[in-house]
Amino acid sequence: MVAPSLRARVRAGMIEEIKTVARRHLDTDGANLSLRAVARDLGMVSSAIYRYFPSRDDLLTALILEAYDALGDAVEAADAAADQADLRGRWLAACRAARAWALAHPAEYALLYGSPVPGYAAPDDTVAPAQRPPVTLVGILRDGLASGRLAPPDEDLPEPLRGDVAELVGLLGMDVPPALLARGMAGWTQLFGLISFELFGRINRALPHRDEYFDHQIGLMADLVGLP
Amino acid sequence: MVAPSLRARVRAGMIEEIKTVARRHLDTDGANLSLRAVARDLGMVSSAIYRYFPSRDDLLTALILEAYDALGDAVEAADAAADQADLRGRWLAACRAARAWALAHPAEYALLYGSPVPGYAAPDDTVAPAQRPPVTLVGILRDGLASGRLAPPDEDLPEPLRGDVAELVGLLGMDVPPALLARGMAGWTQLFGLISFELFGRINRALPHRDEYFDHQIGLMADLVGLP
DNA sequence: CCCACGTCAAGAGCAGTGCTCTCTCTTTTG
DNA sequence: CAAAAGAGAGAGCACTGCTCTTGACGTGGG
Repeated sequence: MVAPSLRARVRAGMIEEIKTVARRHLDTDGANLSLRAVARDLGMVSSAIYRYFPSRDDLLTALILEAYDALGDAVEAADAAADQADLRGRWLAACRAARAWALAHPAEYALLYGSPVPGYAAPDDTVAPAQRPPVTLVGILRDGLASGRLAPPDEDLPEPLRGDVAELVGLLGMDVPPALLARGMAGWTQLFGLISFELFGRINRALPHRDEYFDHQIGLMADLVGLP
Repeated sequence: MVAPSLRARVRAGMIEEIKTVARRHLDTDGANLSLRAVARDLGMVSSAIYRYFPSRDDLLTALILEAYDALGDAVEAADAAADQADLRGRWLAACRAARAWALAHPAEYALLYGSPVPGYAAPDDTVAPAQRPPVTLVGILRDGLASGRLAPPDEDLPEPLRGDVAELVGLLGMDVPPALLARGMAGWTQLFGLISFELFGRINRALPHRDEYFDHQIGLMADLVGLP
Protein backbone atom coordinates (compact mmCIF):
# COMPACT_ATOMS: atom_id res chain seq x y z
CA MET A 1 0.00 0.00 0.00
CA VAL A 2 1.77 3.06 -1.22
CA ALA A 3 0.62 6.55 -0.46
CA PRO A 4 -1.53 7.86 -3.32
CA SER A 5 0.43 10.19 -5.53
CA LEU A 6 -0.44 13.85 -5.78
CA ARG A 7 -1.89 13.25 -9.19
CA ALA A 8 -4.11 10.47 -7.90
CA ARG A 9 -5.41 12.64 -5.10
CA VAL A 10 -6.12 15.52 -7.45
CA ARG A 11 -7.89 13.10 -9.74
CA ALA A 12 -10.08 11.78 -6.94
CA GLY A 13 -10.91 15.33 -5.94
CA MET A 14 -11.78 16.16 -9.52
CA ILE A 15 -14.14 13.20 -9.75
CA GLU A 16 -15.88 14.34 -6.58
CA GLU A 17 -16.09 17.90 -7.88
CA ILE A 18 -17.63 16.77 -11.15
CA LYS A 19 -20.22 14.72 -9.29
CA THR A 20 -21.00 17.62 -6.98
CA VAL A 21 -21.54 20.05 -9.83
CA ALA A 22 -23.53 17.44 -11.74
CA ARG A 23 -25.76 16.88 -8.74
CA ARG A 24 -26.35 20.62 -8.52
CA HIS A 25 -27.30 20.76 -12.17
CA LEU A 26 -29.60 17.82 -11.63
CA ASP A 27 -31.42 19.61 -8.84
CA THR A 28 -31.84 22.86 -10.74
CA ASP A 29 -32.31 21.78 -14.35
CA GLY A 30 -33.99 18.45 -13.83
CA ALA A 31 -33.17 15.09 -15.30
CA ASN A 32 -31.48 16.11 -18.55
CA LEU A 33 -27.94 16.58 -17.40
CA SER A 34 -25.65 18.42 -19.81
CA LEU A 35 -22.02 17.39 -19.75
CA ARG A 36 -21.02 20.60 -21.44
CA ALA A 37 -22.81 22.70 -18.85
CA VAL A 38 -21.07 20.81 -16.05
CA ALA A 39 -17.74 21.32 -17.77
CA ARG A 40 -18.46 25.03 -18.20
CA ASP A 41 -19.18 25.36 -14.50
CA LEU A 42 -15.86 23.74 -13.76
CA GLY A 43 -14.02 26.10 -16.09
CA MET A 44 -12.96 23.33 -18.39
CA VAL A 45 -13.87 22.02 -21.79
CA SER A 46 -16.38 19.23 -22.29
CA SER A 47 -13.91 16.74 -23.66
CA ALA A 48 -11.87 16.95 -20.46
CA ILE A 49 -14.74 15.33 -18.56
CA TYR A 50 -14.13 12.19 -20.53
CA ARG A 51 -10.82 11.77 -18.70
CA TYR A 52 -12.90 10.99 -15.61
CA PHE A 53 -16.10 9.44 -16.90
CA PRO A 54 -16.14 7.43 -20.11
CA SER A 55 -19.61 8.67 -20.99
CA ARG A 56 -22.51 10.69 -19.73
CA ASP A 57 -24.28 7.50 -18.73
CA ASP A 58 -21.39 6.50 -16.52
CA LEU A 59 -21.57 9.81 -14.73
CA LEU A 60 -25.29 9.29 -14.27
CA THR A 61 -24.66 5.79 -12.97
CA ALA A 62 -22.24 7.12 -10.38
CA LEU A 63 -24.84 9.64 -9.26
CA ILE A 64 -27.52 6.95 -9.16
CA LEU A 65 -25.36 4.69 -7.03
CA GLU A 66 -24.66 7.46 -4.54
CA ALA A 67 -28.33 8.37 -4.47
CA TYR A 68 -29.40 4.80 -3.76
CA ASP A 69 -26.92 4.65 -0.95
CA ALA A 70 -28.00 7.98 0.47
CA LEU A 71 -31.62 6.86 0.46
CA GLY A 72 -30.70 3.51 1.95
CA ASP A 73 -28.66 5.19 4.67
CA ALA A 74 -31.53 7.50 5.54
CA VAL A 75 -34.08 4.71 5.77
CA GLU A 76 -31.87 2.35 7.73
CA ALA A 77 -30.77 5.09 10.09
CA ALA A 78 -34.36 6.04 10.81
CA ASP A 79 -35.22 2.43 11.52
CA ALA A 80 -32.20 1.99 13.76
CA ALA A 81 -32.91 5.19 15.67
CA ALA A 82 -36.42 4.09 16.61
CA ASP A 83 -37.28 2.01 19.64
CA GLN A 84 -36.55 -1.47 18.34
CA ALA A 85 -39.45 -2.98 20.24
CA ASP A 86 -41.93 -0.53 18.69
CA LEU A 87 -42.46 -2.22 15.34
CA ARG A 88 -45.07 0.18 14.07
CA GLY A 89 -42.89 3.10 15.09
CA ARG A 90 -39.99 1.63 13.14
CA TRP A 91 -42.17 1.09 10.06
CA LEU A 92 -43.51 4.63 10.13
CA ALA A 93 -40.06 6.09 10.79
CA ALA A 94 -38.55 4.24 7.84
CA CYS A 95 -41.34 5.38 5.53
CA ARG A 96 -41.10 8.98 6.70
CA ALA A 97 -37.35 8.94 6.19
CA ALA A 98 -37.76 7.77 2.61
CA ARG A 99 -40.26 10.54 1.93
CA ALA A 100 -38.09 13.16 3.60
CA TRP A 101 -35.09 12.16 1.53
CA ALA A 102 -37.16 12.22 -1.65
CA LEU A 103 -38.58 15.67 -0.90
CA ALA A 104 -35.09 16.95 -0.17
CA HIS A 105 -33.65 15.46 -3.37
CA PRO A 106 -36.47 15.36 -5.89
CA ALA A 107 -34.30 15.20 -9.01
CA GLU A 108 -32.24 12.33 -7.64
CA TYR A 109 -35.39 10.50 -6.59
CA ALA A 110 -36.71 10.94 -10.11
CA LEU A 111 -33.45 9.50 -11.40
CA LEU A 112 -33.93 6.42 -9.25
CA TYR A 113 -37.65 5.82 -9.54
CA GLY A 114 -38.83 7.83 -12.52
CA SER A 115 -39.31 6.57 -16.01
CA PRO A 116 -36.14 4.92 -17.27
CA VAL A 117 -33.98 6.80 -19.75
CA PRO A 118 -34.46 5.09 -23.11
CA GLY A 119 -30.92 4.16 -24.02
CA TYR A 120 -29.83 3.67 -20.47
CA ALA A 121 -29.67 0.31 -18.72
CA ALA A 122 -28.83 0.32 -15.04
CA PRO A 123 -25.83 -1.89 -14.32
CA ASP A 124 -26.04 -4.72 -11.81
CA ASP A 125 -24.16 -2.70 -9.19
CA THR A 126 -27.36 -0.80 -8.58
CA VAL A 127 -29.45 -3.83 -7.68
CA ALA A 128 -28.21 -4.33 -4.13
CA PRO A 129 -28.35 -0.69 -2.96
CA ALA A 130 -31.72 -0.30 -4.63
CA GLN A 131 -33.15 -3.03 -2.45
CA ARG A 132 -32.07 -1.53 0.85
CA PRO A 133 -35.32 0.33 1.61
CA PRO A 134 -37.67 -2.59 0.96
CA VAL A 135 -35.29 -4.94 2.76
CA THR A 136 -35.40 -2.62 5.75
CA LEU A 137 -39.18 -2.76 5.78
CA VAL A 138 -39.25 -6.53 5.53
CA GLY A 139 -36.61 -6.70 8.26
CA ILE A 140 -39.02 -4.98 10.60
CA LEU A 141 -41.61 -7.64 9.86
CA ARG A 142 -39.05 -10.41 10.41
CA ASP A 143 -38.09 -8.92 13.77
CA GLY A 144 -41.72 -8.76 14.75
CA LEU A 145 -42.21 -12.36 13.82
CA ALA A 146 -39.12 -13.43 15.75
CA SER A 147 -40.14 -11.57 18.87
CA GLY A 148 -43.71 -12.74 18.65
CA ARG A 149 -45.04 -9.19 18.46
CA LEU A 150 -46.31 -9.68 14.95
CA ALA A 151 -48.81 -12.35 14.01
CA PRO A 152 -48.36 -13.75 10.49
CA PRO A 153 -51.37 -13.30 8.20
CA ASP A 154 -53.98 -16.03 8.24
CA GLU A 155 -54.11 -16.60 4.51
CA ASP A 156 -51.60 -18.42 2.39
CA LEU A 157 -50.74 -17.64 -1.21
CA PRO A 158 -52.22 -19.63 -4.11
CA GLU A 159 -49.73 -21.95 -5.72
CA PRO A 160 -48.01 -20.51 -8.71
CA LEU A 161 -47.41 -17.35 -6.71
CA ARG A 162 -46.42 -19.07 -3.47
CA GLY A 163 -43.38 -20.61 -5.09
CA ASP A 164 -42.23 -17.30 -6.55
CA VAL A 165 -42.52 -15.44 -3.30
CA ALA A 166 -40.97 -18.31 -1.34
CA GLU A 167 -37.98 -18.10 -3.65
CA LEU A 168 -37.81 -14.39 -3.04
CA VAL A 169 -37.84 -15.10 0.69
CA GLY A 170 -34.79 -17.28 0.22
CA LEU A 171 -33.13 -14.66 -1.96
CA LEU A 172 -33.55 -12.01 0.69
CA GLY A 173 -32.42 -14.42 3.37
CA MET A 174 -35.31 -13.46 5.60
CA ASP A 175 -37.41 -16.15 7.12
CA VAL A 176 -40.95 -14.84 6.80
CA PRO A 177 -44.03 -16.58 5.43
CA PRO A 178 -44.62 -15.78 1.75
CA ALA A 179 -47.99 -14.23 2.51
CA LEU A 180 -46.34 -11.78 4.89
CA LEU A 181 -43.64 -10.89 2.40
CA ALA A 182 -46.34 -10.21 -0.18
CA ARG A 183 -47.99 -7.80 2.24
CA GLY A 184 -44.67 -6.18 2.96
CA MET A 185 -44.11 -5.64 -0.72
CA ALA A 186 -47.54 -4.09 -0.94
CA GLY A 187 -46.40 -1.62 1.71
CA TRP A 188 -43.23 -0.85 -0.22
CA THR A 189 -45.17 -0.42 -3.45
CA GLN A 190 -47.56 1.91 -1.71
CA LEU A 191 -44.71 3.94 -0.25
CA PHE A 192 -43.16 4.37 -3.67
CA GLY A 193 -46.51 5.35 -5.15
CA LEU A 194 -47.22 7.87 -2.42
CA ILE A 195 -43.88 9.60 -2.78
CA SER A 196 -44.04 9.59 -6.56
CA PHE A 197 -47.52 11.07 -6.63
CA GLU A 198 -46.51 13.81 -4.23
CA LEU A 199 -43.27 14.59 -6.02
CA PHE A 200 -44.43 14.38 -9.61
CA GLY A 201 -47.30 16.65 -8.77
CA ARG A 202 -50.06 14.37 -9.77
CA ILE A 203 -51.53 14.27 -6.35
CA ASN A 204 -54.20 16.60 -5.34
CA ARG A 205 -53.56 20.24 -4.94
CA ALA A 206 -56.65 19.85 -2.76
CA LEU A 207 -54.61 18.22 0.00
CA PRO A 208 -52.67 20.97 1.76
CA HIS A 209 -51.83 18.82 4.79
CA ARG A 210 -49.46 16.51 3.01
CA ASP A 211 -47.66 15.27 6.10
CA GLU A 212 -50.88 14.14 7.68
CA TYR A 213 -52.07 12.52 4.48
CA PHE A 214 -48.81 10.64 4.13
CA ASP A 215 -48.89 9.47 7.72
CA HIS A 216 -52.42 8.24 7.37
CA GLN A 217 -51.69 6.34 4.19
CA ILE A 218 -48.61 4.57 5.53
CA GLY A 219 -50.63 3.87 8.67
CA LEU A 220 -53.15 2.02 6.53
CA MET A 221 -50.37 -0.11 5.12
CA ALA A 222 -48.94 -0.73 8.57
CA ASP A 223 -52.36 -2.09 9.46
CA LEU A 224 -52.33 -4.24 6.35
CA VAL A 225 -49.03 -5.90 7.19
CA GLY A 226 -50.36 -6.54 10.69
CA LEU A 227 -48.40 -4.06 12.77
CA PRO A 228 -50.39 -3.31 15.92
CA MET B 1 -72.00 24.62 -40.17
CA VAL B 2 -70.26 24.47 -43.51
CA ALA B 3 -68.60 21.38 -44.87
CA PRO B 4 -64.89 21.45 -44.16
CA SER B 5 -62.90 22.41 -47.21
CA LEU B 6 -60.57 19.99 -48.89
CA ARG B 7 -57.63 21.80 -47.41
CA ALA B 8 -59.06 21.55 -43.91
CA ARG B 9 -59.61 17.84 -44.30
CA VAL B 10 -56.10 17.28 -45.58
CA ARG B 11 -54.80 19.29 -42.69
CA ALA B 12 -56.74 17.23 -40.15
CA GLY B 13 -55.45 14.06 -41.75
CA MET B 14 -51.92 15.37 -41.60
CA ILE B 15 -52.26 16.10 -37.89
CA GLU B 16 -53.48 12.58 -37.29
CA GLU B 17 -50.66 11.14 -39.34
CA ILE B 18 -48.06 13.08 -37.39
CA LYS B 19 -49.51 11.88 -34.11
CA THR B 20 -49.57 8.31 -35.33
CA VAL B 21 -45.95 8.36 -36.42
CA ALA B 22 -44.95 10.15 -33.22
CA ARG B 23 -46.70 7.50 -31.16
CA ARG B 24 -44.82 4.83 -33.05
CA HIS B 25 -41.52 6.55 -32.37
CA LEU B 26 -42.49 6.85 -28.74
CA ASP B 27 -43.08 3.13 -28.49
CA THR B 28 -39.84 2.16 -30.18
CA ASP B 29 -37.38 4.84 -29.11
CA GLY B 30 -38.76 5.69 -25.71
CA ALA B 31 -39.61 9.02 -24.23
CA ASN B 32 -37.24 11.31 -26.12
CA LEU B 33 -39.27 12.05 -29.18
CA SER B 34 -37.36 13.57 -32.09
CA LEU B 35 -39.32 15.92 -34.28
CA ARG B 36 -36.81 15.54 -37.06
CA ALA B 37 -37.12 11.76 -37.01
CA VAL B 38 -40.90 12.01 -37.20
CA ALA B 39 -40.59 14.42 -40.10
CA ARG B 40 -38.17 12.09 -41.88
CA ASP B 41 -40.62 9.22 -41.54
CA LEU B 42 -43.26 11.38 -43.11
CA GLY B 43 -41.00 12.32 -46.00
CA MET B 44 -40.97 15.95 -45.06
CA VAL B 45 -38.60 18.40 -43.50
CA SER B 46 -38.64 19.16 -39.79
CA SER B 47 -39.73 22.75 -40.16
CA ALA B 48 -42.90 21.61 -41.90
CA ILE B 49 -44.09 19.98 -38.67
CA TYR B 50 -44.35 23.43 -37.16
CA ARG B 51 -47.25 24.19 -39.48
CA TYR B 52 -49.25 21.70 -37.42
CA PHE B 53 -47.77 21.84 -33.94
CA PRO B 54 -46.25 25.06 -32.63
CA SER B 55 -43.61 23.16 -30.68
CA ARG B 56 -42.46 19.70 -29.68
CA ASP B 57 -44.14 20.14 -26.31
CA ASP B 58 -47.48 20.77 -27.97
CA LEU B 59 -47.16 17.56 -29.92
CA LEU B 60 -46.33 15.76 -26.70
CA THR B 61 -49.31 17.35 -24.99
CA ALA B 62 -51.61 16.13 -27.73
CA LEU B 63 -50.23 12.62 -27.31
CA ILE B 64 -50.59 12.82 -23.54
CA LEU B 65 -54.19 13.91 -23.80
CA GLU B 66 -55.04 11.04 -26.12
CA ALA B 67 -53.20 8.61 -23.86
CA TYR B 68 -55.10 9.75 -20.78
CA ASP B 69 -58.33 9.29 -22.64
CA ALA B 70 -57.34 5.88 -23.93
CA LEU B 71 -56.47 4.74 -20.43
CA GLY B 72 -59.64 6.25 -19.03
CA ASP B 73 -61.70 4.54 -21.72
CA ALA B 74 -60.11 1.19 -20.99
CA VAL B 75 -60.66 1.42 -17.25
CA GLU B 76 -64.22 2.68 -17.51
CA ALA B 77 -65.11 0.11 -20.13
CA ALA B 78 -63.79 -2.72 -17.97
CA ASP B 79 -65.79 -1.46 -15.03
CA ALA B 80 -68.93 -1.11 -17.11
CA ALA B 81 -68.53 -4.56 -18.63
CA ALA B 82 -68.43 -6.26 -15.24
CA ASP B 83 -71.46 -7.39 -13.31
CA GLN B 84 -72.49 -4.14 -11.64
CA ALA B 85 -73.56 -5.90 -8.48
CA ASP B 86 -70.19 -7.62 -8.08
CA LEU B 87 -68.24 -4.78 -6.55
CA ARG B 88 -65.03 -6.67 -6.03
CA GLY B 89 -65.20 -7.96 -9.59
CA ARG B 90 -65.58 -4.41 -10.86
CA TRP B 91 -62.61 -3.23 -8.78
CA LEU B 92 -60.37 -6.02 -10.00
CA ALA B 93 -61.51 -5.58 -13.60
CA ALA B 94 -60.74 -1.87 -13.54
CA CYS B 95 -57.29 -2.46 -12.07
CA ARG B 96 -56.50 -5.20 -14.55
CA ALA B 97 -57.60 -2.99 -17.42
CA ALA B 98 -55.25 -0.22 -16.29
CA ARG B 99 -52.36 -2.66 -16.11
CA ALA B 100 -53.20 -4.20 -19.46
CA TRP B 101 -53.26 -0.80 -21.11
CA ALA B 102 -49.96 0.15 -19.51
CA LEU B 103 -48.27 -3.06 -20.61
CA ALA B 104 -49.57 -2.55 -24.14
CA HIS B 105 -48.41 1.08 -24.25
CA PRO B 106 -45.40 1.33 -21.96
CA ALA B 107 -43.95 4.48 -23.47
CA GLU B 108 -47.25 6.31 -23.28
CA TYR B 109 -47.72 5.18 -19.71
CA ALA B 110 -44.26 6.52 -18.92
CA LEU B 111 -45.28 9.79 -20.52
CA LEU B 112 -48.28 10.01 -18.22
CA TYR B 113 -46.89 8.70 -14.96
CA GLY B 114 -43.12 8.83 -15.27
CA SER B 115 -40.89 11.55 -14.01
CA PRO B 116 -42.00 14.90 -15.37
CA VAL B 117 -39.99 16.38 -18.23
CA PRO B 118 -38.01 19.30 -16.75
CA GLY B 119 -39.16 22.19 -18.92
CA TYR B 120 -42.61 20.79 -19.50
CA ALA B 121 -45.66 21.76 -17.49
CA ALA B 122 -48.83 19.81 -18.15
CA PRO B 123 -51.65 22.16 -19.13
CA ASP B 124 -54.92 22.17 -17.23
CA ASP B 125 -56.69 20.23 -19.97
CA THR B 126 -54.96 17.13 -18.71
CA VAL B 127 -56.33 17.30 -15.18
CA ALA B 128 -59.80 15.98 -15.87
CA PRO B 129 -58.86 13.01 -18.09
CA ALA B 130 -56.05 12.15 -15.69
CA GLN B 131 -58.54 11.66 -12.91
CA ARG B 132 -60.76 9.22 -14.74
CA PRO B 133 -59.16 6.01 -13.43
CA PRO B 134 -59.20 6.97 -9.75
CA VAL B 135 -62.68 8.40 -10.12
CA THR B 136 -63.78 5.09 -11.57
CA LEU B 137 -62.40 3.25 -8.57
CA VAL B 138 -64.06 5.60 -6.12
CA GLY B 139 -67.27 5.29 -8.09
CA ILE B 140 -67.30 1.58 -7.37
CA LEU B 141 -67.03 2.34 -3.66
CA ARG B 142 -69.84 4.87 -3.88
CA ASP B 143 -72.07 2.36 -5.64
CA GLY B 144 -71.30 -0.17 -2.96
CA LEU B 145 -72.21 2.28 -0.27
CA ALA B 146 -75.44 3.23 -2.00
CA SER B 147 -76.52 -0.38 -2.47
CA GLY B 148 -75.54 -1.32 1.05
CA ARG B 149 -73.09 -3.93 -0.18
CA LEU B 150 -70.11 -2.06 1.18
CA ALA B 151 -69.74 -1.11 4.82
CA PRO B 152 -67.90 2.15 5.41
CA PRO B 153 -64.74 1.84 7.49
CA ASP B 154 -65.11 2.12 11.24
CA GLU B 155 -62.46 4.75 11.76
CA ASP B 156 -62.70 8.44 11.04
CA LEU B 157 -59.88 10.69 9.93
CA PRO B 158 -58.06 12.97 12.38
CA GLU B 159 -58.95 16.58 11.98
CA PRO B 160 -56.61 18.50 9.74
CA LEU B 161 -56.80 15.67 7.25
CA ARG B 162 -60.54 15.13 7.55
CA GLY B 163 -61.26 18.60 6.22
CA ASP B 164 -58.95 18.14 3.25
CA VAL B 165 -60.42 14.83 2.23
CA ALA B 166 -63.96 16.06 2.83
CA GLU B 167 -63.28 18.90 0.43
CA LEU B 168 -61.96 16.41 -2.08
CA VAL B 169 -65.17 14.44 -1.67
CA GLY B 170 -67.11 17.55 -2.62
CA LEU B 171 -64.78 18.22 -5.53
CA LEU B 172 -65.35 14.78 -6.95
CA GLY B 173 -69.05 15.04 -6.32
CA MET B 174 -69.14 11.62 -4.75
CA ASP B 175 -70.83 11.18 -1.44
CA VAL B 176 -68.53 8.84 0.46
CA PRO B 177 -67.13 9.17 3.96
CA PRO B 178 -63.66 10.76 3.97
CA ALA B 179 -62.14 7.69 5.58
CA LEU B 180 -63.41 5.54 2.71
CA LEU B 181 -62.11 7.97 0.10
CA ALA B 182 -58.71 7.84 1.79
CA ARG B 183 -58.72 4.07 1.50
CA GLY B 184 -59.78 4.30 -2.11
CA MET B 185 -56.89 6.62 -2.81
CA ALA B 186 -54.59 4.14 -1.16
CA GLY B 187 -55.86 1.59 -3.64
CA TRP B 188 -55.22 3.93 -6.55
CA THR B 189 -51.75 4.76 -5.29
CA GLN B 190 -51.00 1.08 -4.93
CA LEU B 191 -52.23 0.38 -8.44
CA PHE B 192 -49.98 3.07 -9.86
CA GLY B 193 -47.04 1.76 -7.85
CA LEU B 194 -47.61 -1.80 -8.95
CA ILE B 195 -47.77 -0.93 -12.63
CA SER B 196 -44.79 1.39 -12.40
CA PHE B 197 -42.66 -1.18 -10.64
CA GLU B 198 -43.51 -3.80 -13.20
CA LEU B 199 -42.92 -1.44 -16.10
CA PHE B 200 -39.93 0.61 -14.95
CA GLY B 201 -38.38 -1.25 -12.11
CA ARG B 202 -36.65 -4.40 -12.35
CA ILE B 203 -38.19 -5.06 -9.01
CA ASN B 204 -38.90 -8.75 -8.75
CA ARG B 205 -37.20 -10.43 -11.65
CA ALA B 206 -37.72 -13.30 -9.26
CA LEU B 207 -41.45 -13.15 -9.87
CA PRO B 208 -42.17 -14.89 -13.16
CA HIS B 209 -45.91 -15.16 -12.50
CA ARG B 210 -46.62 -11.48 -12.83
CA ASP B 211 -50.32 -11.80 -13.49
CA GLU B 212 -50.84 -13.75 -10.31
CA TYR B 213 -48.70 -11.36 -8.31
CA PHE B 214 -50.65 -8.40 -9.62
CA ASP B 215 -53.98 -10.03 -8.89
CA HIS B 216 -52.92 -10.87 -5.37
CA GLN B 217 -51.71 -7.34 -4.68
CA ILE B 218 -54.85 -5.62 -5.94
CA GLY B 219 -56.82 -8.22 -4.00
CA LEU B 220 -55.10 -7.03 -0.85
CA MET B 221 -56.16 -3.49 -1.62
CA ALA B 222 -59.70 -4.61 -2.39
CA ASP B 223 -59.71 -6.07 1.11
CA LEU B 224 -58.39 -2.81 2.50
CA VAL B 225 -61.18 -0.74 1.00
CA GLY B 226 -63.66 -3.23 2.37
CA LEU B 227 -64.83 -5.04 -0.75
CA PRO B 228 -66.11 -8.49 0.26
C1' DC C 1 -62.18 33.44 -65.18
C1' DC C 2 -58.41 35.06 -62.67
C1' DC C 3 -55.81 36.86 -59.38
C1' DA C 4 -54.67 37.86 -54.64
C1' DC C 5 -54.46 35.76 -50.33
C1' DG C 6 -53.45 32.25 -47.25
C1' DT C 7 -51.39 27.87 -46.59
C1' DC C 8 -47.70 24.77 -47.19
C1' DA C 9 -43.12 22.72 -47.65
C1' DA C 10 -38.30 23.34 -48.24
C1' DG C 11 -33.80 25.12 -47.12
C1' DA C 12 -30.47 27.60 -44.57
C1' DG C 13 -28.98 28.75 -40.26
C1' DC C 14 -28.47 29.28 -34.98
C1' DA C 15 -27.45 27.46 -30.62
C1' DG C 16 -27.15 23.56 -28.25
C1' DT C 17 -26.02 18.35 -27.32
C1' DG C 18 -22.73 13.76 -26.69
C1' DC C 19 -18.70 12.13 -28.24
C1' DT C 20 -14.01 11.33 -30.81
C1' DC C 21 -9.52 12.50 -32.24
C1' DT C 22 -5.37 15.00 -32.20
C1' DC C 23 -1.98 17.97 -30.23
C1' DT C 24 0.46 20.00 -26.42
C1' DC C 25 1.99 20.44 -21.80
C1' DT C 26 2.89 18.55 -17.18
C1' DT C 27 3.63 15.00 -13.88
C1' DT C 28 5.06 10.54 -12.57
C1' DT C 29 8.03 6.66 -13.02
C1' DG C 30 11.94 3.50 -14.14
C1' DC D 1 17.31 12.26 -16.87
C1' DA D 2 14.55 10.34 -20.36
C1' DA D 3 10.39 7.73 -21.39
C1' DA D 4 5.70 6.94 -20.29
C1' DA D 5 1.43 8.26 -18.70
C1' DG D 6 -2.01 11.66 -17.53
C1' DA D 7 -4.49 15.91 -18.27
C1' DG D 8 -6.60 19.62 -20.74
C1' DA D 9 -7.69 22.27 -25.04
C1' DG D 10 -9.54 22.60 -29.52
C1' DA D 11 -11.57 21.17 -33.76
C1' DG D 12 -14.96 18.51 -35.72
C1' DC D 13 -19.01 15.08 -36.56
C1' DA D 14 -23.72 13.99 -36.30
C1' DC D 15 -27.54 15.09 -34.03
C1' DT D 16 -31.35 18.03 -31.64
C1' DG D 17 -35.39 21.99 -31.39
C1' DC D 18 -36.53 25.99 -33.47
C1' DT D 19 -36.72 30.41 -36.57
C1' DC D 20 -36.82 32.83 -40.82
C1' DT D 21 -37.04 33.34 -45.61
C1' DT D 22 -38.30 31.81 -50.16
C1' DG D 23 -40.90 29.84 -53.56
C1' DA D 24 -44.98 26.97 -55.02
C1' DC D 25 -49.76 25.68 -54.79
C1' DG D 26 -54.87 25.42 -53.83
C1' DT D 27 -58.96 28.32 -52.81
C1' DG D 28 -62.45 31.78 -52.40
C1' DG D 29 -64.10 36.50 -53.89
C1' DG D 30 -64.66 39.80 -57.44
